[in-house]
Amino acid sequence: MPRISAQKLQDRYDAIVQAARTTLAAKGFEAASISEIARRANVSDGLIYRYFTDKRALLMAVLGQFYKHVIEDLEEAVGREDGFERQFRALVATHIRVFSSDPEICRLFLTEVRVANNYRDSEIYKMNRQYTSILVRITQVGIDDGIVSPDVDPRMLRDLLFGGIEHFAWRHINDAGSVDLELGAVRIAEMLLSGIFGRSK
Amino acid sequence: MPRISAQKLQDRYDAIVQAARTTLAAKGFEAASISEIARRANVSDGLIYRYFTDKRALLMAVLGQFYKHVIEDLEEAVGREDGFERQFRALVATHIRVFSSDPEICRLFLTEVRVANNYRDSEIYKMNRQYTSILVRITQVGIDDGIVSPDVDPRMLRDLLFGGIEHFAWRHINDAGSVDLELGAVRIAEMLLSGIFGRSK
Amino acid sequence: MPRISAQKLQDRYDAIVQAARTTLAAKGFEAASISEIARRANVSDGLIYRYFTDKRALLMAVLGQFYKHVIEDLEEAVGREDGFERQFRALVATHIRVFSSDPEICRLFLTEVRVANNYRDSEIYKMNRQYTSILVRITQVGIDDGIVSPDVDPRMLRDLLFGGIEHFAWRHINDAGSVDLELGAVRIAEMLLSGIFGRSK
Amino acid sequence: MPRISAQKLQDRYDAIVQAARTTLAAKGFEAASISEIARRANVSDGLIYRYFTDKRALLMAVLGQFYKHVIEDLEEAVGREDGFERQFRALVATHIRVFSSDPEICRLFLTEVRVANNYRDSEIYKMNRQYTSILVRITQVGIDDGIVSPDVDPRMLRDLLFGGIEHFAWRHINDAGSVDLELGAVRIAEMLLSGIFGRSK
DNA sequence: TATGAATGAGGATTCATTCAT
DNA sequence: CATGAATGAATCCTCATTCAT
Repeated sequence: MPRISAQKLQDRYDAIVQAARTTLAAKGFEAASISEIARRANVSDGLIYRYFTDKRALLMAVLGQFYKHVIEDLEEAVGREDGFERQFRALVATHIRVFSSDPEICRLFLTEVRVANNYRDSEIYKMNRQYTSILVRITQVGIDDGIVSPDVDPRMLRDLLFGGIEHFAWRHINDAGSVDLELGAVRIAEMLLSGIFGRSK
Repeated sequence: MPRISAQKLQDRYDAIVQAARTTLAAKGFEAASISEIARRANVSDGLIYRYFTDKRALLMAVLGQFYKHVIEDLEEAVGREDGFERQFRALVATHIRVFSSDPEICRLFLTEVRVANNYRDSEIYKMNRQYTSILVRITQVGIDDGIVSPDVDPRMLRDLLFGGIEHFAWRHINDAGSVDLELGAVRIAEMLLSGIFGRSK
Repeated sequence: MPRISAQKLQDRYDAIVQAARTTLAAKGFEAASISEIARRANVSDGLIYRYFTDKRALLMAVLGQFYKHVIEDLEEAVGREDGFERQFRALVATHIRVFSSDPEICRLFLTEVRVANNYRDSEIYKMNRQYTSILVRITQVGIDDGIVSPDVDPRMLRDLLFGGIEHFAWRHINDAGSVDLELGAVRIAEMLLSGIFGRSK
Repeated sequence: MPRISAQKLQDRYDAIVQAARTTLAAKGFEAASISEIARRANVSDGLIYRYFTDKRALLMAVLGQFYKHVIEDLEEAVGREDGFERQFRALVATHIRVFSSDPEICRLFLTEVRVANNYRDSEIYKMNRQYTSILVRITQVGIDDGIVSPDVDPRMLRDLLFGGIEHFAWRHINDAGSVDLELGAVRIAEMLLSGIFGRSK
């Protein structure tokens, strides 16, 4: 039986993850130091290692928490809609919002994790798959329902959509708001739905 | 008056950039050391600082040289074709080839440069714009010629294409060849040209 | 009044010493951690500090227990024999056995204790003296009985014997059995009894 | 071609080894810090790693330098004498002097090196063998000349002598001079030459 | 009495960069 | 011009020990 309450334990954990999130987002993985994270969490350096084996484990916890939330959000946003097109548009809009509101966390994923050699074996990989598979799923239903062209490869669509939004959102982040997210969502959806040649009438 | 000839100066410069490229590609920015680069270039550590202000400048030079080549290649590949669709397909295929044949250099750009705060002010940013603007240009011509739907936003198409290929190629790199590049190029082009709903006939 | 019985107290103490012995023997003083010892003793880290002032005291307790046993063994082995030569041979054989069967504990003594500045004031020093004085005692009796040469300095003999066996046994430990202990005991005894020039007849 | 003279290079090297020797002798391997050694050598921490790969390599250099000297000294002392007995006595006296005048270095060897798992593969092992083999050599000659009893095992004699002197010298060190080294040398030699039963007449 | 959460000092090593030669 | 010797800051992690509960 632990000598401190489960509540306190959880609070500590949360404080550390929160401090790590802030610090990692601001400085990146290499530049962020354990000492700074500890200071921000009002905790000693050593205590961090009672909650996490590693600096890297801390990064993973931050990303895991993030993905947990966004997976829920995306599932919910898509679940609220009916029919492929409405679901697809909802997904595009939601993902753009996610990416744009937490660009630093997304950056951590892209630059520190996705790129690691053992990424494919990581928990984060699974969560990323889970997240992106929502699109694959609704697309497959769309194909089965005859709404989506049978020529569409769902995984290719996934690459185009998430990769495309990444680039688009990055522009938004760097231009500091000069790009309209709502409008961007509509246009990206339109672009992918209708194609370069425009929609058949 | 210079003590060594301009030729020798240029050769040194090239040797350093070449050594840096090899080393950075193999180890990444952090892990690559100036000493190793110097050794590979048959030059002393100190001399590198006569040619480049710091390690980061070396990275930029490597990427600049890389972009110089791929811009030429892409211009040429697109210039060889007539009409939007043929040019577009050529662009997709060429870009996928570039990304896949030099994944480590692309990774350096993605993880170390694009993400930096001062990226927008850098020379590399301009070269990246130059590279991607080729697509914007042919798309605009396509719109003017009535081939491309007027609803298409060329910059959005740019994001979707380059972001999408990045994600797609990344899968290829990590899966070590399980994805067919040639086929991928055709499919991505098809997907973007016709859209999710399929092409109008 | 104590809250737990004296018996329980003793059991705890023994469990901790036993756990410490195992752990210290396996890892050495520096590398052995209090946490591991506590875990092995089924006791909390903190409790160890109720029984021992610090890590070093734990080491001393382990060695003290060890010496208590080997002193008894050596006394008994020597006590079983009559006459200097038989007693001497018994002592040599027994000591070699002790050293060889618990090399890790002996190593702890040699590397961590004997070498410490305050060794001469320690309890372990006294026990070591007690242990080695058995030889001094029988030698003195041998001199008094006219069996041992009056030129022999018992303390010098003690150094030669225990120091010599230490080196010999160390070879045995490192060579992992390539040296025959029984035979070694006979030879060392012979060597010391007869000297380099050989025994007078 | 180095930019600093070979002399300066050598001086630096010597200064570092000397500082390491002093520091390691005073504090032992674990407790001695690179920073302290660097400070004592008037050198930056980092420079030490241009001369030595490792903290351990530094220890080895210190011991190597020590052994180099004492091997020479012992060879010379023994070489000055004729006949087994005189050589043997010279060896005992010289070794006692070595051990007693540099007890801390000897301690480093005994506690930090001899005990390491890879000791048998180390340079120091070879030097130790070289040092102790001097005794084995003269003993073998003594046997061949019929002066030393053919029952004597030179390696066993080596263990008894060096192990014995180690214990004896240790007493001397701790008793701070209460033991007479010269007299000790004579007695140890006598003890080993004549044996416990005394010399044959 | 017993726990185990919390502390925080401590240290080897790397490497970009400088500057005396 | 060129060298490479020298710097020294910067950091993750461990673990003996304490003390609130």
